[in-house]
Amino acid sequence: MLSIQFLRENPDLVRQALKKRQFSEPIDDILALDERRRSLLAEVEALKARRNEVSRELGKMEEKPPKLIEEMRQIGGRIKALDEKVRAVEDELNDLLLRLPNIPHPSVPLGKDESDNRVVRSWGEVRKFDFKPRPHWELGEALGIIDFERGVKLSGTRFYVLRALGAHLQRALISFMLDLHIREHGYTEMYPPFMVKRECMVGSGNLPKFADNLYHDEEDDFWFVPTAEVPLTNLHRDEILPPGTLPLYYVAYTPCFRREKMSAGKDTRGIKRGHQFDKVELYKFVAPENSDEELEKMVDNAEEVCRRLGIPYRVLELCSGDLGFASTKSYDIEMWAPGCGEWLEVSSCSNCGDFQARRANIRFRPQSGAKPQFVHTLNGSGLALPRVLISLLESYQQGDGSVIMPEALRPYTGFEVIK
RNA sequence: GGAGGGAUCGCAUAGUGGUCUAGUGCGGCCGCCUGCUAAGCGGUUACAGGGGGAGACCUCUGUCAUGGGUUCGAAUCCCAUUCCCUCCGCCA
Repeated sequence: MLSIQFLRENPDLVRQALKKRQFSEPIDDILALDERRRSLLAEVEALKARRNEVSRELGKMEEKPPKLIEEMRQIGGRIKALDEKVRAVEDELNDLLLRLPNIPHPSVPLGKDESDNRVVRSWGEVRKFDFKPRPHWELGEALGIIDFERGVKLSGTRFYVLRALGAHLQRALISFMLDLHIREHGYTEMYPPFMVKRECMVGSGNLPKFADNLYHDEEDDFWFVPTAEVPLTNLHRDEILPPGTLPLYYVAYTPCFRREKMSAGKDTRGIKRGHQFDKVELYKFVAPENSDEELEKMVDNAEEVCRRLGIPYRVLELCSGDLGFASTKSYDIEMWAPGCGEWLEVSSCSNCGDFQARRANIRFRPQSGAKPQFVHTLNGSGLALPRVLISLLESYQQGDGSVIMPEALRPYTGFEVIK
């Protein structure tokens, strides 16, 4: 959420910045509501001041003058009516503010959609095959490690079952990633709830605007996490972190549930896109002046997973039009998948600035006695599982249909080949 | 799920309609004193929003779990909700 004070003082700056995202936002409506809110507040607060003053005097009097009491009764009624108006205006204002996206970082290149994203670097040699590399859905079925039919039997289209060494391989990847980040990159491992309250979704920026993409339990109003970013953001909701706390680095493995409206015929084969997938997520709470640098470090932490697995990847800087709702600046990491012949997005790392912190009310005190400030939050996949699995299977496949395990993973798999 | 008890300033507590502008202790911070430390002394101690001011600041409003209600006036009385504790039931 943007600060209403900032918006009030810099309406044109905000208008220009949000235009880069290819949306027109109701800035004028917001400013009008803000104006209305403040004039109502001035009115009702003056009445409350009067009421407080008279009540104080009345408390000291032996004889309570009925005329004064009657006057106060009138004032009470007006206060109540005005309070309701203020509340209605605030609700409307708040709703509009909660639907405004974040302002892009000045360094973000202008662009209209994903075709304008820029490759900033790449790593690794794309492997040359002396046979035609097969896509993972063929490999997976042939090796008996992915069962598509039974996944559909259980839960419908775009669900699958990982079987035997396939299930084991995914678990190994998760452990490998978690260990790398906690042992070498300084993150603290967390195991959060997979269902959260509505406020958490508002805090992270998923609600109110993106309810369509979320699974929701009506009965108890639980929301299924679409990423660990949601519970991790809310770990410190409504807190003021004492001096010396920042930066905080967290890493969490969670399943992710997404109710995407899939366009028919797109990404239909294999395990690339589903309603449920696993992910290891990196998350940081940092002081505002460090967030630019922390984003670069986070991307490198995610890239390290790719390098250890020996899979070629490239890093994209997202243009303004492709930026996520809460993000000021994002990098995507894409791994090469030789079987499907495409670059797969395995990570997206974002600096959200104080956007989520303001929504979730997460602050820190720079020094003892100093005013609290909003923290900056960053999130990044480190990495998303199904697509790593795809790249790995397709990259390490052999002519006989077997798949060799990368060196770094063997302590976690306990086997060297799937055949 | 059932029955009881509870929620007050960072922590612990006091407060049962107006003197609460929420007291006290502990902790924290600043200073003084003591040739170290401890003790002692003095001061200070939240958050948000509105208005004023160039500014250090001033002023008003709100916040005693949350939301309603009663009242001229609510931390205090009433109702609902949430969370915590104890006991019972159920359960991996």
